[in-house]
Amino acid sequence: MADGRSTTAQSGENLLFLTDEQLRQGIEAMFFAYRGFTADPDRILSDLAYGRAHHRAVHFINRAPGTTVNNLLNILGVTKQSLNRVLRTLIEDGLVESKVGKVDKRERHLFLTEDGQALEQKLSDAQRARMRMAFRDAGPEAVAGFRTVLEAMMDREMRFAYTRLRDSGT
Amino acid sequence: MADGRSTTAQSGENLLFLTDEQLRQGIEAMFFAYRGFTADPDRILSDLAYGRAHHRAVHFINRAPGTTVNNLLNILGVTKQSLNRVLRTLIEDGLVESKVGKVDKRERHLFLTEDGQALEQKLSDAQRARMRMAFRDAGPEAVAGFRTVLEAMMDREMRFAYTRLRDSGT
DNA sequence: AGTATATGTCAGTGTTGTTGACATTCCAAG
DNA sequence: CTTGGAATGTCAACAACACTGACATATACT
Repeated sequence: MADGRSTTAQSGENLLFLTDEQLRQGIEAMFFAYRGFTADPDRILSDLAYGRAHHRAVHFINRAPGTTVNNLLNILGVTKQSLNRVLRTLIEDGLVESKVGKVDKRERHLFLTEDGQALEQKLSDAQRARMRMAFRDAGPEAVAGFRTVLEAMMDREMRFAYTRLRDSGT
Repeated sequence: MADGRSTTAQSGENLLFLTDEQLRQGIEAMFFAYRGFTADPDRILSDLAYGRAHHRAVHFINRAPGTTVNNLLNILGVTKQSLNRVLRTLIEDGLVESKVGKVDKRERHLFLTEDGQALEQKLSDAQRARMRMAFRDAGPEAVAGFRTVLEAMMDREMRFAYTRLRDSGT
């Protein structure tokens, strides 16, 4: 690409932060940062014969106890078959409990057992520790910007799921 | 210091942005945003019998033409066997060229062919379009904060690789 | 000559995504 | 009430892509 600056400034605004070079740096920053983001939980999980998919399931079940499989499916964005394999092992290992719905018996409501909560705690502690350090080093204004950009980067449905979860927070 | 306000406050700083709830929101924002981040290239690639691994290889070969296999290995953080599978198909399909090193004949230097450059362009156009929209919606200050936090979130070695790439930019 | 380095390859395994088939349950139209 | 469709969840088989381990080849260094 000979042209490093396909977006030209218009109407007097300074749009230097939208050059292709800036965008590329943003892309690479996302790539490298996400690796760091998942590194600590991955290390813990690899000792337990679990993977990132288990982490995600445990995280969101903890986040919304009693959620249905279908609900979790929409949040995680995978097929029900894929999620089911993960859930099955978690249930077999006694980390997750699946209760038949009372009003609709087709539904299964998911909960973490004590062991499940312990694992979730361990994983999220590690991930939060890194996030806390990054946030502290960057400062509150940078954190606000970080979240603004991330929200703008989400797909429509994902932004909806995210804000719904966010606003249900304590 | 990027942050002009928090330092002016005395030692009783406002650290509300470091609560567990804020950190959890940051974690979920990363999760959902990364899905959006990879969604567009993934769609393109699924039509081509390629995957995310091919995208990453093509991206960094384009970014640093003539890079060696070992170099790419370190950047991507995968095993040589895993990278080799990807490189082999890309070379077979005429998207990547592998040239024996002149000073050290053990090394293979990697380049994109014209077809490879075309694919890279297609993929990065899609990804940049989303990044551009997110950046534009968020504004320059948010973008600065976004990058500050991401850099703080990387592992040491990855931050090194990232800044080395970043500062070699045109 | 002998060791270290860079790369490539083969075989096996594990996680996680996919599709297809199917069982169960609910609900609504006849 | 029965029947058919929709929703929900489970099981089986397969593909992508990561991993480890072992080994081969060519080259570089000492």
